[in-house]
Amino acid sequence: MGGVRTALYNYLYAKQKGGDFILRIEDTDSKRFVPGAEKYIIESLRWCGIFPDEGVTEDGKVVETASERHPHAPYRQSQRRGIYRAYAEQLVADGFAYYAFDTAEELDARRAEAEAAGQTFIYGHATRGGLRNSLTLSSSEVSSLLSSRDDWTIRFKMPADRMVSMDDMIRGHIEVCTSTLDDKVLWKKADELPTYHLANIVDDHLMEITDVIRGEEWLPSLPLHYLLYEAFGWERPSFAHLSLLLKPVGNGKLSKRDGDKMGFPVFPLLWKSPEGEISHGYREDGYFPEAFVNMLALLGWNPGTEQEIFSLDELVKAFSMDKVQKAGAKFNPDKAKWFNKEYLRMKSSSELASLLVPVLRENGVAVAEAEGSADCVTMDYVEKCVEVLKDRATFVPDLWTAGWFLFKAPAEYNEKDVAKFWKDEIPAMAQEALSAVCGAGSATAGTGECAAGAAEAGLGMALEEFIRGREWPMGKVMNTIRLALTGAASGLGISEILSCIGGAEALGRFAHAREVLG
RNA sequence: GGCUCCAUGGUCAAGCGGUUAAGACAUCGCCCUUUCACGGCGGUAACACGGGUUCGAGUCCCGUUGGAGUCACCA
Repeated sequence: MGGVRTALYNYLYAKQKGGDFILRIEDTDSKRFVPGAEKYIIESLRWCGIFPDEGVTEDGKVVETASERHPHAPYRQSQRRGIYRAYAEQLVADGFAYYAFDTAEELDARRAEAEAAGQTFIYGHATRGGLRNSLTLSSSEVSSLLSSRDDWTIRFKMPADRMVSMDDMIRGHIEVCTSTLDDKVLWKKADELPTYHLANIVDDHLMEITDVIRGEEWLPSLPLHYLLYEAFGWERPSFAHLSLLLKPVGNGKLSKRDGDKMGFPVFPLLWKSPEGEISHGYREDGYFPEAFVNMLALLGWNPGTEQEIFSLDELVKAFSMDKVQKAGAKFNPDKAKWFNKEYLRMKSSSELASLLVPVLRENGVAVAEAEGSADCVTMDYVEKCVEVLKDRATFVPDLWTAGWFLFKAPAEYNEKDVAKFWKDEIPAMAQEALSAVCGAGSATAGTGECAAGAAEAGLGMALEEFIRGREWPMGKVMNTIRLALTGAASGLGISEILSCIGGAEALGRFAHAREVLG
């Protein structure tokens, strides 16, 4: 979710300024490679309606070579590995970086040592003089180590005591002193790849990036990035650091576990990790992409007006960086559901009907596009049903839950629900009506026709009794009829049910009776 | 712990020196409805604390507290 939000803000900002939104894959850590992750990212963006102008793929195909639309290809850093070393070495030559030969084990030992002493080990101006690097070793030693070993790195030589003055589009002016910063690894010989810091700056320069909008977790390394641009003598882009999404309850940032625990997705799409672990996705959980995007856009940004429902195009127009919140936003699953409900209600009945069809089929209801037959409902019928059901649903499958009996005759009814209306005893007629409907269901269950037929039978019986004996209060008649129709207490009223199943004539009689009897 | 960022109801948030401190979600009540919703009306609920500056501070400054991020040959 957080990643999608960051991408969304980038997209909105780029589109608003008439710029391009570029998708680059920063996969410089071979150890962390996750099969399927790149495809997942692209699919997620596509689902959200976010299409990169330039980047790693086009129409599902990987962009390997430069073209007019993709002038900076390739867009995977793993495919660009050849270009970074020269930049790192240029930094060494210019005195902004140096070769380091300390092994991972040696550094781990130093860290453990420092920790034992209650301190933190920093590979920086205070310690680099006592470590094995091109600053402490003779040049002959350095060149021999360079050729004999394959685990050296190139580190940035962080100034000892310099105030770095930075600007952030969201936070304004920020100042940090370099004295507490460390000498970050920029390039590693072991896999001939740069780290994020170098690759990011080099590629942003090469790809003519003008604006960088990223998560707050990058704020601590902004001084390094500033210094890197300065060392290269390049013009730097504008930066905006977004605050993070926080967990709904308790402290800390939103994590995968929170979703599992509290029953909401944290991933845009269902995600199956290589280990086989499955995480829920908004798409599979029934959210509309427009609702998801709308909800995300308003988590940490507001338009300054009372408008809450925005299409992607409207967001592009309304977005502004100075309305982005500085503080982290606690994610609220209830609000996410509310957005989806709003979007569901905005959809036309015909669109919802088509979306409901797969659910109907899953539940054994046959749907015919045009003409219905004895054991088939028509789209027209589905649409009519959706019309009365849509106010009761948050997700498409809720339509089925709220009105399944419009498609399938009930096989039984709930005694408790009946008892709610008949405290003493259930009159014979009511019981008869109920069994008639439920019994009818067992014979030819699964068709809309059947449900409609049974409903009218039940309605007829109840109506007859009502008119003849005048013994039942109106409300009880209504509720009994509804029970007869739905098999259990349902939200739908008689007239709503009849508007679907087409008991127009019966409804007419009922209305007439009501009039006659006052 | 060091460094950096942040701070208005339970949550998202408006406010950018003078307001009865909006609105939405959630919650509660009433109305509509002999059901469930939808809808309508209303309620509970906030400027973290302490100092300044100012005629006047939620708004500006400092401190305290609290929260967040980060301190890898990860991004």
